[in-house]
Amino acid sequence: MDYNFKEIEAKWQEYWAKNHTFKAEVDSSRPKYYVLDMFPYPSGAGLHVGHPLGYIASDIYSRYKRLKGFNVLHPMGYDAFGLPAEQYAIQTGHHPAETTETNINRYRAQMDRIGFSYDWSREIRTCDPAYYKWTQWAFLKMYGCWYDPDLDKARPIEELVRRFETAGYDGITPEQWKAASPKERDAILMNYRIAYQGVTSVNWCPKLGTVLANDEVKEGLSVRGGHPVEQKKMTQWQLRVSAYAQRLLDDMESLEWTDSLKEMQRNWIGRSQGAEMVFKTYCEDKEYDVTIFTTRADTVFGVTFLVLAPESEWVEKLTSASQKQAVEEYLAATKKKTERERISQTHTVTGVFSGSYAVNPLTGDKVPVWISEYVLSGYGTGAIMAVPAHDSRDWAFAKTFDLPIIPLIEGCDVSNQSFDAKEGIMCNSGFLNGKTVKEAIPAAIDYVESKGIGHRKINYRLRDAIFSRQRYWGEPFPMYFKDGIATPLPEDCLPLTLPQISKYKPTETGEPPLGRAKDWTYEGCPLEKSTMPGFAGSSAYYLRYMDPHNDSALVSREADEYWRNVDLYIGGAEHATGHLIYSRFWNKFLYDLGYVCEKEPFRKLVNQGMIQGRSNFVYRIQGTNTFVSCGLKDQYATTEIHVNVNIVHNDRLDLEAFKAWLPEYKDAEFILENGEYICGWAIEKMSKSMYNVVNPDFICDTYGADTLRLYEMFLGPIEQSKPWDTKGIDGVNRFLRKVWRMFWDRDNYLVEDRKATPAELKSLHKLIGKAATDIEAFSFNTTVSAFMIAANELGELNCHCREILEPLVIVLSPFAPHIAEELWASLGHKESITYASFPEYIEAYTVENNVTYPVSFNGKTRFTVDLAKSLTPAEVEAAVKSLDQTAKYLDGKNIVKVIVVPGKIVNIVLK
RNA sequence: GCCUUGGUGGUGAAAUGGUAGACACGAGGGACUUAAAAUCCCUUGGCCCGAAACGGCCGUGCGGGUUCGAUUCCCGCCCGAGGCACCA
Repeated sequence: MDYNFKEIEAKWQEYWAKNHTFKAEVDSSRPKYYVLDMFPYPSGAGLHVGHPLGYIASDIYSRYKRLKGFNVLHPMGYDAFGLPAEQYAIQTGHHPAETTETNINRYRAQMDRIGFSYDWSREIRTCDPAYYKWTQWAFLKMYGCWYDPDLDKARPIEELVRRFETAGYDGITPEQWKAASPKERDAILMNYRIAYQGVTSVNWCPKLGTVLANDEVKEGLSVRGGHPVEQKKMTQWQLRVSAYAQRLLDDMESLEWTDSLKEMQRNWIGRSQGAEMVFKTYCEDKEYDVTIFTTRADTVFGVTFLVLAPESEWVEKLTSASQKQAVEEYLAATKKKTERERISQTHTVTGVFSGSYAVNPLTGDKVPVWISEYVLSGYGTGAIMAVPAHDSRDWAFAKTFDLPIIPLIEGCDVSNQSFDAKEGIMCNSGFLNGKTVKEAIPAAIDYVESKGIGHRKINYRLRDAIFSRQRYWGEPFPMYFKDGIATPLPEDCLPLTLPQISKYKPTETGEPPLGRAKDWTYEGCPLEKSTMPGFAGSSAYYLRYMDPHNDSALVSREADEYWRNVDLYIGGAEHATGHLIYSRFWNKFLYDLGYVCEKEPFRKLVNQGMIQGRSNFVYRIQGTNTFVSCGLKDQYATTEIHVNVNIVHNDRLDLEAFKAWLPEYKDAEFILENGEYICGWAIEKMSKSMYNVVNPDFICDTYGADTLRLYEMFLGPIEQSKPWDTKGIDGVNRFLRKVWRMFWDRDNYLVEDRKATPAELKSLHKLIGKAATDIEAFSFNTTVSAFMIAANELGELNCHCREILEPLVIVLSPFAPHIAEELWASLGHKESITYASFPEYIEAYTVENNVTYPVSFNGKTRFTVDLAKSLTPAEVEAAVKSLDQTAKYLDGKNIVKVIVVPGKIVNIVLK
């Protein structure tokens, strides 16, 4: 009987679905294990071979854990709100829900073909009202809470109100609170709520017509679509993520994440320790206190000017009449620049003098106050003290505008560049002279604190998350505006479902698309018209999987206390500063309120690498319809054009297929080399627009899902990015057929009931041992190698022994589940192999040929000699004695292992 | 510029202080076959000596170091990938 993968795979996929083989239930008699994939956004292009890489790895691990006796939760769903479906809707008028539904069905069909062990009864979609009810619910909770710095956690806002009413808090007295109007009170509370509305400078993308979060912008362009982004002041809903900065930093310690990913989060959070200091500042005859932040309090003696961010609120107050025009011109010019322009012009120094002067609190010197865009309004206080001798940016500014530079460290030369290093001995610095920089920093802060002109301060780069999007296809905010005050919807009105609208574009008056909805009101008051961003729905989805059909809670206490958090999370590293921060924040907030029992959502995280595409190019001679082969292209002026990789074989273009590919190439002519058209190539991201997408369905058709699974694992370490390349896929396919032939030849079932031989047991147990350690270590490529070695050895031994084949099939089943099920059934088992147990590794079988033999040397040192093959003990002893030169480095306590190959001693191992 | 990674045959890669290149692809040779497919066997890092060898030398980006022994640890360079980027 032949290995008919098509029949086998269809049969077992149907069996698993029909028997709910992978359904998980709370079961306190067994230990739980929660394996999660980052759920996909169902795009129109369908799955390509890169997507399943992580899914296959997590599936292998899930199946392995089941065999090890764990109750495994392994769910899947869809991150279904998002821009592409909405853009498509704007162009075609199709409702985004329809496109999303179509795409999801395609994704599901593709995933089913690969044989994943998901519990589909727990599927969730972020765009499903029954799901986003809980996204809205969490938002209401955040709106109803503030961050109490004393308890260091989120608490109901009523507690803050009580403080205002009784003892007063944060500079607001009970009298002031009582005197405040409802609107004023609302404004005060907005400064404390975890979810709050406020005016900030936001990343505005005019092309997309919406605001973007910091992690949705790269190099001044939107991550989705690559459109320019500019800064704009707007009233937006925001989440006070910054309140959790320190906890997000501290709790990372306990996580099993890669160092690089932790480092990325640390940089994003950007903790920096320093001091805030007050400079008395005079504008004409008025006096102001300007607070600055610095990490180099030791350099106050070198301050020769202050700088304000253009957006700083000090700018207006500190601009003198004589400088007013110059400042206004500068502000206007700055405002006009897009984010991208500001970034690309990082090294051109711009600025304007404000006309006012500050007094250095330590020296009493009068220094000018400048305005420059190199100071950011969103960080620290939006104002800095400039020490050009010891900060490169201040130095460049001082050089450009000819401001004085005072060196503060003995022997440093600041004529050509600043001296930024935090080392050396202080000079020109009054009471700090003679101290090292490391001593001077705390000494300076102590002094400033004692004088009451400054204090220690920790700043974070992490900003609050902008939570409003001027889009249609997202979760509506459960908020309405009563007398102009943002008011939460009662909880029992959730979910607030998306209304139908006629067009998906923003309205003519510039309102978000929801402005088109009829009757978008609650009790006659207007509802919020913006919607939530993409990360809203993905922030707590791992909790919902634990209890996906619960209508009365996000997750029941019982389910939460059993499943707790994700043991293994697999996904791309591109979410380091987005989803993985927001999710941790969201989880901590729910933890503070007692809704979840774990501080962190994802215990262990593995970042799978990207599978890149290998693109092919043709070269069109400019202005013609003639294409020249790659080797000759330098002789012409050509344009490089992506060509569909499916009509190119080994970089040779199929000319007929090319002409038939697109109408514009129907009459194409070619200049060949050696009778062939050779294409150029490059490794790029796999994407539809580059025509380099390889579809997993195609591999499943020609080789089968089991081969696809093994091959993707065999390509190399899971964390590594690599180009997709099918050469080599025959190797794993051959291996599967080899396993099949241990059971069947053309006509007969070969399995024998007999005792296994020592050689067979050795091969088997080598495999079991290697597979168990490698799977635990996520080294799936070496596990596949171990399978091949075992198959070769057992094939050579002509092994058809049941005692060997049964455990072998179990070990294979996480990787190639379909063939494993089929062979398992052929051995007479009635139940799915999912319910089998992973075989025990027995070391005795694998070492039986290597005798360990103790030898004494110089009467003291004990050697343990690993005897290989044919050496006699006497020969070993003789060989060891010849080691006098190395033996003198060994003392009596060390156990030494001597590795011997026939005839000579190769190496010595100290143990 | 800063942080994090990585650099090993023709290719994907093993080996985390102990015989470098497991396993696989590709390539070459052979067996079976009328033939093909399938399957199986041999060779395959480089150089040198040789009739042959279980013969010698070199070899893990480059240069040093530690060690009896380094792909692995330390120092300094070079190159690639990813992240951050006026964060005071």
